[in-house]
Amino acid sequence: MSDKRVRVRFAPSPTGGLHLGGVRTALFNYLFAKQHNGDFVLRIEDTDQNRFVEGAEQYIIDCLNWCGITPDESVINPGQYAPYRQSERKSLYREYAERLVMQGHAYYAFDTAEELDKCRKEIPNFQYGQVYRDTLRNSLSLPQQQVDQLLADHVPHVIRIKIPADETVGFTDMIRGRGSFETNTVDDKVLLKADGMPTYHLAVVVDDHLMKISHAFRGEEWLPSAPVHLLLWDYLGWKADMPQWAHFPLILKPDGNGKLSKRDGARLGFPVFALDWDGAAGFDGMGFLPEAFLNFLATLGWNDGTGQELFALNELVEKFSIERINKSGAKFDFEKAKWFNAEWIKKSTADALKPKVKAVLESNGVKVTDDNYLLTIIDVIKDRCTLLTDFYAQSVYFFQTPAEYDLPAVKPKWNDDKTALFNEFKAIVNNLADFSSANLETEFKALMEQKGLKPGDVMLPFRIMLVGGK
RNA sequence: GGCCCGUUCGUCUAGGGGUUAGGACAGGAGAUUUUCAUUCUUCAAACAGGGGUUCGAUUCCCCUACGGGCUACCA
Repeated sequence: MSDKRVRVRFAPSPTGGLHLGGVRTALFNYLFAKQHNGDFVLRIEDTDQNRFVEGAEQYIIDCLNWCGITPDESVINPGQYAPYRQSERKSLYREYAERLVMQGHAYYAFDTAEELDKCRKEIPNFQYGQVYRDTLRNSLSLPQQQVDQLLADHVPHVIRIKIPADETVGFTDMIRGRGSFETNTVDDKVLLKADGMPTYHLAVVVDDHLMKISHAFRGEEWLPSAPVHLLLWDYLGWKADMPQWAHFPLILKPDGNGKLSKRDGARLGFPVFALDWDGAAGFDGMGFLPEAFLNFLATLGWNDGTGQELFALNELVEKFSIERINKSGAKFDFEKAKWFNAEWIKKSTADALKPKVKAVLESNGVKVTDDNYLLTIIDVIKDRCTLLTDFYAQSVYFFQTPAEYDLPAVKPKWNDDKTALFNEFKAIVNNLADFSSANLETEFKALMEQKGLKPGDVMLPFRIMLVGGK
């Protein structure tokens, strides 16, 4: 394993937007690959045609690009192991499934969905396995000649793995250490569906082998099916090349319990997707920097042990380690995510921020004509912005004439007294011919004096200071 | 129900047989700032419970409780 080239894959299903957990899984895979000068492969697991969602595949690719963790091999950038879409690899899988049947490690099953539903309903703790398989309709329980007839008649059937009795399947997880399962508690999973498509279980093993994957990382929800995969690697004769495993902890809902789902965003008012999806704002649309988004995701379940929290992508590549990933699930905290963004905005140069800020301003109807002026403004206000979208409220008056000021609208915390005073000042300013900052300041002070107020009670609009310094 | 995984402040976490159990976010209180924000100081806040092992356990082992995941011809 030490001399083996590191190859990892991120293998999502195109069933909708790519959410937080998916992006984090992709990120960890990417970091591990880059750290070992290996390959990061994107494989599309679209074996369930019922759940296929138009545009989801492109969305996944766009998300990874936005994050800056572009795959080395994918459907749009195929390497030598193409195709990278499982639906296009359909013909490959049957051969392996048949081979398992031939070897006695799998069998044909003719039970209908209705029959199985009935079993599950009537028999407590029913599982399609060694206890009940002989009572069901499959090539193990039926006479050979009847099986041949059913097959010849093209009666719909699936191929199931035959889980052995009384064995212990052990394996090592890079995060959790040694683990094991008793085969008596594992059921005969379907390997090949009636439509000829493989299930995840068969496809993941065949493809990881064919694509020479050295390390298989995935979410913790896959831990219970690990024994099926382990057995498959063994039965297919590839045990020596089996990848090393790691199961990442889940990202949980911020309130209550359970793993974070795509619906939680709408319910709780924060994004769960990287980019906008299906009308819901993603982290991008919400005003997050990809650097901050990745930084937040990386430290949700991982740390380098030093207390450092801010990491750039190249730093993560250098310091990341699978072993330091936590074992327990972590609740998603939007407040902390925003803090990371504020820190990254502060860290970023005005130059780097410029295009993004410009886009925010323009989408709010502010035309930016002088880029240098914009750069100056960004430097002045970036410390006070948490989200990119804050740049509008924080800078809008720099782009307006005093007559257009409507400070209370963008400064909701102003109280009525300040608003009244401000409007009065605005009225005075509107009658001025000279908008120079010196003149504005003079007028402002005069008004304050007339009101019997100290200068500290209200400050001059920010614009005056900036223009004054320009 | 069965199987599997997990359990340190509200949240993310560090630590690890002997520590005042550390940091960050959020929260409280102050200071600075011509409002706000930033910045700074400061306060409050945790080892799920019970048994072992040990001179000593939050740390190692077991049990319980709790949480989560899986239990589809979905991934």
